[in-house]
Amino acid sequence: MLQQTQVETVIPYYERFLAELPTIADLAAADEEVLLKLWSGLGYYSRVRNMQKAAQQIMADFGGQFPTTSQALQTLAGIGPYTAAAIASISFGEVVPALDGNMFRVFSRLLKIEADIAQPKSRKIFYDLIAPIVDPVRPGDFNQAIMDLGTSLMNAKTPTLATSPFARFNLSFQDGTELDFPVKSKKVKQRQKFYAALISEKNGHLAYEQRSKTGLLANFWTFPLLEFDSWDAVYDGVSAQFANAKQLTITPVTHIFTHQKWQVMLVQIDEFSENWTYFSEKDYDTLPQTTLQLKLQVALRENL
DNA sequence: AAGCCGTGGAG
DNA sequence: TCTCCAAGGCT
Repeated sequence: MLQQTQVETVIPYYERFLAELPTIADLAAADEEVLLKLWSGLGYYSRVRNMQKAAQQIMADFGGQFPTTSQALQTLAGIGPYTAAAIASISFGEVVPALDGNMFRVFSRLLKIEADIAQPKSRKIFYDLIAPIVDPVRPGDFNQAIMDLGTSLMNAKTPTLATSPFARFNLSFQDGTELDFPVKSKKVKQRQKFYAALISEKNGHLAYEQRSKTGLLANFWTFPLLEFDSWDAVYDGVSAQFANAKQLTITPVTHIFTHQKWQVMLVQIDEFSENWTYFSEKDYDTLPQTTLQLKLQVALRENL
């Protein structure tokens, strides 16, 4: 849950998840719908699918016993170098550095390491520098201490290095270049996408479609979505395809993903389709929902 | 290697 | 508004 997600965001999800699925066996056997419901709103949904795969791997390949070495942990789905090292050091005392964004930031500033952390090959540079200095007695505490430092005194945007216990070891602080580190090149180019969300009502039920098994928001149910090349094309396209199309929203519902910006117009139509599945509100509410779909439903209620 | 994968918060 | 980032991993 903590992959690319802040602790404060994770806590309520974590509590709920553990209350519902307290053991590895429970997780391994759960329905995907239950998993996604518990994860709804947290994002990066492949994480929960991978976590279930990992639970199934533990049951099948490790006799239900949680692996205890970073090497074995990395064979599990969704567990890469960081997560394996974090679990191994914190839970089992293995002496390995847990290289996360905080660790990169803290050490790149302390030592003025110019390596571009966006490039995978830079990881080895940090590993080789940090591995020898991990506390051999309390490796988990070492890793957590560095991560805590990285979220507090040495945070990304507003570090307070003067009061940091590491100030006198901090090369970038001493020449005022701390905000130049870490060096990170990757820039996400955001694509604009334009949609009409179709509101097709039949006997008090609304039409939905299930998204593809792979890719963005995989397997979630949403209103039928028609994609267009531009915002103008949405108006023209919808009225051309549907006789009495009625635009329900004055301004589009906007939703931003990591590298896509969606603008969605709600359109009520008279037509039905056999390709769509019609759910009552009560039934639909039992399904896992994405934040985008929640926004669309709020907009629908406000404009009906 | 570089692109993909959610969402919320901060500045 | 816009940009960047957050206890990354997979393909």
